[in-house]
Amino acid sequence: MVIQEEASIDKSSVIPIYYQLYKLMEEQIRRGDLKPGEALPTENELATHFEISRMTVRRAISELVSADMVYAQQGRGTFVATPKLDNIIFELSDFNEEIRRRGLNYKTTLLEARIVRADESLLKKFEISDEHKRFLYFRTVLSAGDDRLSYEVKYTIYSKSKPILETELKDPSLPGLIAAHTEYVPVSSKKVLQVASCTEEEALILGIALNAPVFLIEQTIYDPDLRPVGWSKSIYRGDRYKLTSYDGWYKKE
Amino acid sequence: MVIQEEASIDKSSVIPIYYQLYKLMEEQIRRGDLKPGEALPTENELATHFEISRMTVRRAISELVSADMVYAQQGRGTFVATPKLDNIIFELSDFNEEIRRRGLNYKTTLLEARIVRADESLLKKFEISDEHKRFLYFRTVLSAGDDRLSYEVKYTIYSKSKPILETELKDPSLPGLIAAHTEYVPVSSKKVLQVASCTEEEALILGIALNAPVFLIEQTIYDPDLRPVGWSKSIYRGDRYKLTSYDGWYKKE
DNA sequence: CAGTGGTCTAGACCACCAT
DNA sequence: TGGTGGTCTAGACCACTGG
Repeated sequence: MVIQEEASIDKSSVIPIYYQLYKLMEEQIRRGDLKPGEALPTENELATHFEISRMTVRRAISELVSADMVYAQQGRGTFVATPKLDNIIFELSDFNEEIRRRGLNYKTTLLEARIVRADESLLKKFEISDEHKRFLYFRTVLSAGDDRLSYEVKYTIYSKSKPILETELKDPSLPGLIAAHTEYVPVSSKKVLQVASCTEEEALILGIALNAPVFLIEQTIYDPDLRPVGWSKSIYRGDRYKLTSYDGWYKKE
Repeated sequence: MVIQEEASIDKSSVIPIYYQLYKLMEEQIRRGDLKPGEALPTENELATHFEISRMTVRRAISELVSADMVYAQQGRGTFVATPKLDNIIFELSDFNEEIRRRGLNYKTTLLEARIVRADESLLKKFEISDEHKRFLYFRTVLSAGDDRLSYEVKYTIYSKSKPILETELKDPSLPGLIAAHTEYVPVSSKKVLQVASCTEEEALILGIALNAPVFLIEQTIYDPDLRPVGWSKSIYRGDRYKLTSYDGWYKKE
């Protein structure tokens, strides 16, 4: 059953045809003209109806597939998907970046920066056994106004004997430090988020109560061969941070 | 500079050509043959070199773009991207699903299920003013073995007067309840994750210490017109849950 | 078997960028 | 102006599904 009636595609528009068709179908699905499980018109039907090429139709449909609004089955057809609402995808482009957008006068304070020798726990984190390796060690606090928001401890292998620049001291980003002070190229990272009760040290530094709930994020950065080349632990005040997640056919634009 | 030497594309293979080329270029980038900022060969060069159509080349490149390993600039060329390692994208396909994979004998226990009248806080959450609205109310505990892992409170509008089925009592999923007991179609959701100290009630139910750190996730489910049609609050034990996130050019397969 | 989506080709024109 | 990526066409063959 072809579902277009007054549906309009303007072939002479500057807006790409595939995009017009994508938006058209997206609206029909969103409005419920096409319900989950129902089949879309076939690619050839759409191509014929709108007098466009099948490749263009496919491009439009592939956008719907990317948006998880539709799924295709070879030999059967293309169908409206059922929104999955039980996923959890918390996204935050740089936890710290977020603060800069919110708080006006944020500030990074360096508590400590030095070169340290390997100890057992460090060797374990970096999965190496060379006891002579040295590491760059940083402790920083991020604050906005009079409030201290997060506390970070960072380590990276110190293999080039380059001096530590002043700009690095001001706002040392782990990937940046690695690129500057090692011969490794940081290409991937793993983060683990947990909740914790803050320790005495953290309570003092952040100005919160002992055992107050905090976010704890441990990050490991890897080179192309998956060797760990950087490690950090961050404590974020639980009363100042939250993660928000949108799921399903949520409209972004 | 064309970078292929012994590069091989098997046109008669069952593996799609675009996929072979995608993997080929991905490997070159991953190995560092092509470094961040460097230009890929042009689409025409690649098409000529491998004796394939330009559309096939474009398909391969579009895969690299999706993987964030490459970016295209009209009129200039296509370039290797610098891995972004400061994103936080925590993904967990269904928090509960996760448990089922880990713990073997998980179990959902229903503490309470009834129909309640609207009170002020509920009307606010659902952004409505009709005091006569009624709601389905659920309280459940998820456990694995003898350990209780999470505690959930769920509300949904009760508009169809359908009986509550036994299967729903066993493992009431919020989207499922909405589909069954309202005329609304749940299509999108918003979740907010925070850390908290558990209350006395939560401590008793989960068998943990008072004020122990917990994850708190509030979820609101919306219909296509962005009207709230379901709301839930979940408490997850902090000592049993963590969120892991991979970023950059992390290899999935 | 006919019909579906998946892949692929060999062209074409365009907007954009550098020179 | 020439070269780049972005869009589009009108075919083609294939693998898969269903009756």
